[in-house]
Formats: sequence, C-alpha cells, structure tokens
Amino acid sequence: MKLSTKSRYGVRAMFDMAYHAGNLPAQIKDISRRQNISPRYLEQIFQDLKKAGLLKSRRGPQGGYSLSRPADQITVKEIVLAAEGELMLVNCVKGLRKDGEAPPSCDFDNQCLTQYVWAEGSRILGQYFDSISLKDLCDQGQELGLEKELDHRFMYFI
Amino acid sequence: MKLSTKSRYGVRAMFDMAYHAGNLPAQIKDISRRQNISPRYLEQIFQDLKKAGLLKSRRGPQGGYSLSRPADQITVKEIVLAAEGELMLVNCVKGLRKDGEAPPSCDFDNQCLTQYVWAEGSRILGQYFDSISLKDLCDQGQELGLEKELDHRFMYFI
DNA sequence: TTATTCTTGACAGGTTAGGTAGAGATTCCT
DNA sequence: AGGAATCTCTACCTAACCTGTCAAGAATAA
Repeated sequence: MKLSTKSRYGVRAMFDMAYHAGNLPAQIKDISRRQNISPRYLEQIFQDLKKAGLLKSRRGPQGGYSLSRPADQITVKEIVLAAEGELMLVNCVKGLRKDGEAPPSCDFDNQCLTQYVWAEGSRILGQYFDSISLKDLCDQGQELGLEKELDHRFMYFI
Repeated sequence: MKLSTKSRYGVRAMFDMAYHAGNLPAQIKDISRRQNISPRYLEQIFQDLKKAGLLKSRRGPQGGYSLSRPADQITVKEIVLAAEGELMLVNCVKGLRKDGEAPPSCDFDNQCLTQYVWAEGSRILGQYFDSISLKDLCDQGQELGLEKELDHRFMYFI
C-alpha cells in the first residue's frame, strides 16, 4: 500500500520547480541535484507529468521544464494521479477507469462488500490530496526557512 | 498504491467468518470455498491475523478459526494493519514504527515537506478504516440480502 | 487409532518497481 | 552553418515482491 517513487519524486520535483524557479523553465539536472533524484529517471517521470498536462517543456539551451499552470492551481492529487495512473486502493472496484478499460472485476461482483470500503477510502484520500496545492507547499517551505536557490541566469545581473 | 491481496483477502475472510459462523469456529476450506480464495494461501494470511491477536484457532475435528473478539470490536484497520504490516503510504516518514525499527529516513530529513502530506494522508486513511467494524459489514450484508450459509453442524438438527 | 484440522517452512513463477543506456530531435548562440 | 545544450523516445536490466503451491508434521476429537 505504498505510493510509488514516481508519485513521491513527482511531487518533490514539481514543488522544487515552483519553489526555486517559479514560472521560469527549470532544468532536469538542477532539479535532480537539489532533490537528489536520478536525472534519467526524472526524465521519465516528467514525460508522464507532461502527458498529463502539468508540465511544458522547451528544448535547447536555456530550455527546460516549466509548470503549465500557476502553482496554486496544481494539486498534489493531480500529480499523484498522473504518476500513479489512478488513485485507487484496489483495482476491483466497479465503474470504469480513466482509460476506459473495464476494471478487472473480482470474482465477486455482487457478493463483495469490501469493495465499497476500498472505493470510499480511495475517495477520501483523493479528497485530501486535492486540498493541497504546490503553492501550499511553497508557503510551508518559506515558513520553515527553506533556502531558495537562485537561478544561474540571474547571477549575471547581480 | 494498491492494497496487497493479503489485506483484501483478510478482510473478506474475517467478514465471512463473522457473517456465516458468528462465534463458532470456521474452517479454512469453507471460507476459501465461499470467498474463492486459495486455501493454502489463506492459511498464511490467517497466521498473520492470529499473530496480531485477531483470531484464535483450534486443531482437530470440529476445529477451525474463530474471531478473538466480538465482531463489533474488530475494525477493518486492525485487519489491514495485521496483513499489511503497517498503514503508511511511504516508508520515509519520521517517527518510529510498530516494530521499533527506525524508518529508513529519506535523503532529506529536514528539507522534505512532502513527508507531512504522506503522513497525514496515511492518518486519514487509517481513521476511516478504523471507523468500520466487521459488524458494520455484516449489517450491510444483511441489508443487501446476502445469503447466510448455515454451518454443516446445524444441519443435523433440522 | 484414525480422520480431521491447523502449523511450519521451503520454494517458485510472474509482475512490477526502480532504475540505466543510447541514439535522436530540437533549439539557441556564435 | 556549426556546435552545444536540452529534451524525447525506446529499449533493456535487476532485485524485490506478490501470489501462490507443496510437503511433512503436530494436535485434537470421536
């Protein structure tokens, strides 16, 4: 019942972008250095987040990834959902999934009461994750006095 | 972020016992037949549940497993906890675990804000699971008109 | 004593998580 | 135009874990 590292790294990486780079493009190598995540692995995660419409990217020098929306309009739930595929504690609950596939219904369509428990648990968890935005995390970071690393590009103007 | 089958089977099996057998000992072969769970695998799960003090067992003819407490005093959380080991969405949060081991703290003791999110999510989920007892499930089963299978031993007295 | 039932431990096959690696495409700067 | 920086795509790999199976043994009741 653990979250995958994709979710955890994804949230940390997007928080990092919001905190240190704001709206400017941030580069994999900087994020991975600050958050101590393998850069090649982070690339893959960012592919998922980009497909989900949470990130934009630009290639070439001075390129990088940037948030596709202001930080207060991106919630933890969206990131987890993008990285995890779905936010469901089991895969046997009724109803269709995002991808349109029918869920592999368990052997007990009607006799299984527990599916309601799992479905409701998933919903509650999703609700909580949806209540937290990247901006909330940034605010919390600032309260804790987390250091902001200035973007290299700004160094020249000091 | 899926629950393991141990949790799911565990809850279903214990519900089955409460529903069909009440306080009487129920046998693996009956539970596994009704719930369509591999009997050998169910044995392993029951070992975990027994270690956690949720089940009693008795060998020999007319033996079997029985709930160690009334159904309204056993919650889904306890079962999941016993089967899953712990109820934590990640294993990098601060604080000691049940088994006394220090958690493998992530590389970011102090800089990681997300751990608070995961810890709170875990707590909320646990709170929900704790609000549901086996008796609640039994009541729900009865409302849905789920058939109760009479114990073989009663057949003789009809 | 015999049939029934739980107990214990070994082990195996498939899937998934968690990465690594390499070649290619795009963009910017000079 | 050329080269450097950066993302993109696809493939591959390894270890762990999930989901069981199997066999032999120990306790109990009839």
